[in-house]
Amino acid sequence: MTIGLAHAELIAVLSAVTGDEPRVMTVRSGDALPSGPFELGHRSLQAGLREWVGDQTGHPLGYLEQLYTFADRDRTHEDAEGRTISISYLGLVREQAAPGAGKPGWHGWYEYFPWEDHRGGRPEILAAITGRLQDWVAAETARREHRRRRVDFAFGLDGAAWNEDLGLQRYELMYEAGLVAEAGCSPAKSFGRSMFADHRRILATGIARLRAKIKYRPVVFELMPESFTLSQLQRTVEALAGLTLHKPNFRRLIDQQELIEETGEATSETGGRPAKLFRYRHAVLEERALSGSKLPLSRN
Amino acid sequence: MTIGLAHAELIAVLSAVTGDEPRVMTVRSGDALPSGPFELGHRSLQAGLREWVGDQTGHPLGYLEQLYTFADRDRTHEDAEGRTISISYLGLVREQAAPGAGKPGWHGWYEYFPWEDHRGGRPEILAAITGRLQDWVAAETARREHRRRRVDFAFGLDGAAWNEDLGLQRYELMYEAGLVAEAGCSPAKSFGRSMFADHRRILATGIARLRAKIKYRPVVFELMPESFTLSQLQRTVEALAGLTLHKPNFRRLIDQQELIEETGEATSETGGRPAKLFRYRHAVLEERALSGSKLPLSRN
DNA sequence: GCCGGATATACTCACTTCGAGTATAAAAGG
DNA sequence: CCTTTTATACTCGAAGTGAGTATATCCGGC
Repeated sequence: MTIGLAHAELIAVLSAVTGDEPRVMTVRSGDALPSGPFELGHRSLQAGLREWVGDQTGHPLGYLEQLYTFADRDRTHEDAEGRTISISYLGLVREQAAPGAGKPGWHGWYEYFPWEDHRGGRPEILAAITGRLQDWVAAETARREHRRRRVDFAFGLDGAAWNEDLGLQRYELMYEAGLVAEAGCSPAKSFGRSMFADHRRILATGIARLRAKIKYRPVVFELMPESFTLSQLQRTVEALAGLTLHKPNFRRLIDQQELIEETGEATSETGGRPAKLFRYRHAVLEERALSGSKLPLSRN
Repeated sequence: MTIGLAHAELIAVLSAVTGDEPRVMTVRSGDALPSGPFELGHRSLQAGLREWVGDQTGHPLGYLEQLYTFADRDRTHEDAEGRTISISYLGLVREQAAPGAGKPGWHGWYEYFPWEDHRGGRPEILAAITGRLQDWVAAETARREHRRRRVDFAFGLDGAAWNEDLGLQRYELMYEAGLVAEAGCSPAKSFGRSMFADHRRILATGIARLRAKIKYRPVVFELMPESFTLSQLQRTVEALAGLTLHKPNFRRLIDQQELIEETGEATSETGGRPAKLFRYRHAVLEERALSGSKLPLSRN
């Protein structure tokens, strides 16, 4: 009995935010996520990836978290013998000063998912997408209502609000409905830039995870420079979430968490009243899971 | 170059709640979690595990979710050639009627983590644990404050409240401090029942994930019978969280989510006023992520 | 048949949080 | 000096949350 021998591969979703644009590190001029074999010498998966990223890119890797492990049959690689297991990670990189618009290897998230950026209102492309999805719903007979609910929920239709966390569900629905090139549809009828194999799905997984996480863990600061203004911080969160936020309330939220402190300096780069500079209070670091219970505790 | 050839193994944390006790399926009379090789024939990891569990146990598997993939060097198996990659899953099983107290294979969570059950107040064993942890903090010189903060936060000391979600962090701290048998300390000085290899850590991962998830996703219902009373539901949540909840507020929480509906029947099993029976509204199923934003949106 | 114990269910109230809007301050440029 | 632009500060009502109290309905004993 041949038991579970397989190739192990690491895939990284490395993200940074430059100015207002969330970006991901790619190879093959934007067609694939960086990946490599899991070498035997490494102490752990985490350590292996960290080391490997340090070598490949100049950037030091701040935050690193495991995303998901894929091993579907259709992912079999070159050789028939054995299957490939892909272990994906999400990493956050602090983009130092140099935005480098044309930096090779870094591509904007929303090239791949143009329907996910709602900062300028609901993107026009969504009308076309949901139109095609309606056809797909109508094409089903047996479980049509179930399908309709899934679409309405994921895309904020029929009274439901747009939920930025559902990027993965949206991509998977579009895949099922044959609206993306990876599903085999013609490039002319597909939406967003496609990627090699299932890399775009892995990217969607990473984006969704990060969007969910910034709400209850102070991970945004892994993307910020040493000192920053509140507006910069807000624009970074907005870039990740693909949404615009209410300024006064954002500021209230931030300072009641006591995650940052003033540096004492100010900057007048943006033309207008100079903004105070802040820094992250490293004292809180890993600890502190914001808020919490949500369960109605009793006093015992 | 030998690239990433490894053994692949699936490990399952299968949980159920019988009465007031959360349980996990084990093998080797409670010393290990069920696991098996990842066979090549399966369509995907998920499908492979689901099929395998169906064969091994009679129970159908309701909910299934990937937990984490481990591949640390110290996990190397029998043969030196190649490393073992363990992909762990969390599965929820609906315990049908028969509680079977002495059911072989099912053990209570709190045998392994006696300090995690706070339903009867703060467990006495915690005093001993935190005492030993204080020694461990004192033994550090360079980063003593960091260590102290980690301990205080994880165990709810020095003003911090007990947070049921931090079970994994607590176990890892105890491992670091050498308070569990798996870390090589003498059985006399260790806390809780130990398991084979890193299985107890995987169990802690599953418990922590489930405790966090019941707060924002209706997964509890995967553990409930077809119809149930509100008290039963509350006791199940309490068993998982290891906490007692405020009854009136729990009921308010439940019915404002509109996740359940009355069956029309009632039961008078518990002696007292008969309780109405409810059933889960399957209409909402996968959809609906409870609540959501937490980010201060603007009206655009 | 009535009463206390036990459990289920319903309602109230103060306090905090949250969405939304308005007002003031400090720079730059014509 | 006045307008534009961005930063910062304050207010208010609606909704949500923690905590406690009141009423309903069964069981068993007297």
